[in-house]
Amino acid sequence: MNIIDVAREAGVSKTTVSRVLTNSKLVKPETREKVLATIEKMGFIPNTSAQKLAGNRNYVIGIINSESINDPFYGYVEDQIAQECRKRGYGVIYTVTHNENIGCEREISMLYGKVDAFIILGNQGILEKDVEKVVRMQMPIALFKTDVEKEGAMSVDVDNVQGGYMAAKYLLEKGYKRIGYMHGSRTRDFREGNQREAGFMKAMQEAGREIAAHFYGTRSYSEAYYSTEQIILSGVDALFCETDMMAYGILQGMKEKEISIPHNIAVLGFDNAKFTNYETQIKLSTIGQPLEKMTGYMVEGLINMLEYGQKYEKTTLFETDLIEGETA
Amino acid sequence: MNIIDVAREAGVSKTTVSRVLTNSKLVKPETREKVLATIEKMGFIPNTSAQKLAGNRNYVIGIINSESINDPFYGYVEDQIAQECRKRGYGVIYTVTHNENIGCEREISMLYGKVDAFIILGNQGILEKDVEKVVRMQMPIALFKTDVEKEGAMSVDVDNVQGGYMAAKYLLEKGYKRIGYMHGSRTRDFREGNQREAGFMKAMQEAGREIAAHFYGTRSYSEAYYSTEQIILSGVDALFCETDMMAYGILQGMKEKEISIPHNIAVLGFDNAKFTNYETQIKLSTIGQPLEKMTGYMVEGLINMLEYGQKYEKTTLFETDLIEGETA
DNA sequence: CTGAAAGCGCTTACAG
DNA sequence: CTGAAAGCGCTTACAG
Repeated sequence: MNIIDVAREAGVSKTTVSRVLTNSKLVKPETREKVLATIEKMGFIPNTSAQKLAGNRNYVIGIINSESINDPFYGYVEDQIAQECRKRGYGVIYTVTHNENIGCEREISMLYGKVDAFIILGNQGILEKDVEKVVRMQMPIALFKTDVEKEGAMSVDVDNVQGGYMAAKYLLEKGYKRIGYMHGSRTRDFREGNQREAGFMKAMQEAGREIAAHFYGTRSYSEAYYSTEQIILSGVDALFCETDMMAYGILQGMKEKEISIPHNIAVLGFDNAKFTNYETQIKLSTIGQPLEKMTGYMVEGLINMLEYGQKYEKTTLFETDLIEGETA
Repeated sequence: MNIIDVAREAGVSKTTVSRVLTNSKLVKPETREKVLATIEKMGFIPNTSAQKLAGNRNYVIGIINSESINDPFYGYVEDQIAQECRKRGYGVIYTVTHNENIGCEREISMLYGKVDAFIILGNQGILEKDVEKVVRMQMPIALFKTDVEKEGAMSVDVDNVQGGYMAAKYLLEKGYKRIGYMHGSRTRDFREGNQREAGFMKAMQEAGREIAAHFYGTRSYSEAYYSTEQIILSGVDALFCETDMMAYGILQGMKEKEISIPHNIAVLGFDNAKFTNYETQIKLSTIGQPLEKMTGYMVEGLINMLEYGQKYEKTTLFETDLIEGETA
């Protein structure tokens, strides 16, 4: 069933049907009514591929999630993006990458021709040449927390170095004496972690202080949880965790060992991840990312690129906020 | 940039380029190499809308999530579906509905023409006429835990009545005397809950027993959590919760009140939801849905509909499993 | 193995 | 306000 069937049924030309579909002014109200009624009766759905092909905009933004469809942090970000897009009359479709470090060519083509612009989320195996391809096809693209810089692509992230600096400053000012550090990776393949660490160390050096003990949690709740004993034995009185997920694992472990937080050990996280299931536990102190501001800026920018051909500087870094909870 | 540019650059016809793109045997190996090299060099991405329009299959399945992009249960289901699809050579793109009870027309058209088949997840405001539209367009469609029956649409769910029955049976056989029931909704707008309750009550009646106390948690962790006191005061020795989310809220509450589980109060959930953040807590006893089996059956069926025009009976109900954890 | 041509379902100047 | 016609970028019989 296509626009021609509808036209025949309604007794008009397909041009007129198309005009009705695109809300053109060039249709007499009664004609419009008649066509609309026919469409409804026949249950016709316009083929958006054909619409897009014919040169029209689709009002759809494509999101490529390089992390996991199942990640609470990016799930929240996707929600925010969808809301922002909706406000401006754009729909959103998603896809997730293979996670095999082969880039996201396949995902780009799945969406290409269907969406007006791209947003890439996260940093798992996103290749510069993928982004370049999109730029060369003249499509607006924005990168969210992705470690790729490319002329013509907008990029949004948080200033991890400044955040790490803020974290150390806070713990130092609170007067903690033996500050421990939980890394998200042992092999330094975690870019955000490296940056957070760089900022943290800078503040420590400025204060002439050293890390009392290092721990490693692979960014996971359970790995961190199982370090509880070791952390207690190390004798630290404060612990900075490169991600909230790890901080939560530790809070759980400490609770079971009946260690008073922050009295015996203070815990400071990083991310301000929204884990709704934790809402009733102790409120984590953490370095927060202004996610609403970041997604708002990004979507607005992307649509400006799309509608007005506006250009954006490659990377915009947002400042982190200190979120004072009950754990440090 | 299009197939014609590539053809010109490579010194062949666009037919040949197209054949390379579709992996046709009808191309001399050297010609194929040359074309491939040109494509790579130019950074060409075929327009999938045009491919689809020209009658080719896209090997992409569209998923419409009616619940939330941010829901751990459906997130896990989406992961499973994506894996199954991938095994069979299909990619997956997602979109989420407005949640305004106006159906999912918009979402269907965002995907229509781009995907070869649809999967609808969940039951938030999905209208029969939406499904009917897809069926009328001759596209395969599968419904997962959606309360719509439609000739031509495949539908997969768990047998909630049987699951509720199983839940009551289990608690009765364990010898609990005062069994409480936590509903997911006060207004009975929660279809699954109603079915679970029907099965539960059947088993209770067969045993000549009654519910000792009723509680209401709107399927939420925190609502359930805040009922803890009330549950303790009610004097029940076992509690069935219509969803795991509520059961987890209660476990948290009980833990804080230092109520021993299941010694003082047994807790039995329903869903077998995968909340990874809870992995280190007590293992919940629950009525499980065989999600892997369900998604496997669904994807296989959908692709059979797609590739062989096979038909499926409208609804397939899967039996629940009793998952014996540590809480009942 | 290769290419010219028709057609997929739509939109949009252009002419009236 | 309406319609005939060209064109969007591809695929696939058909002919060679």
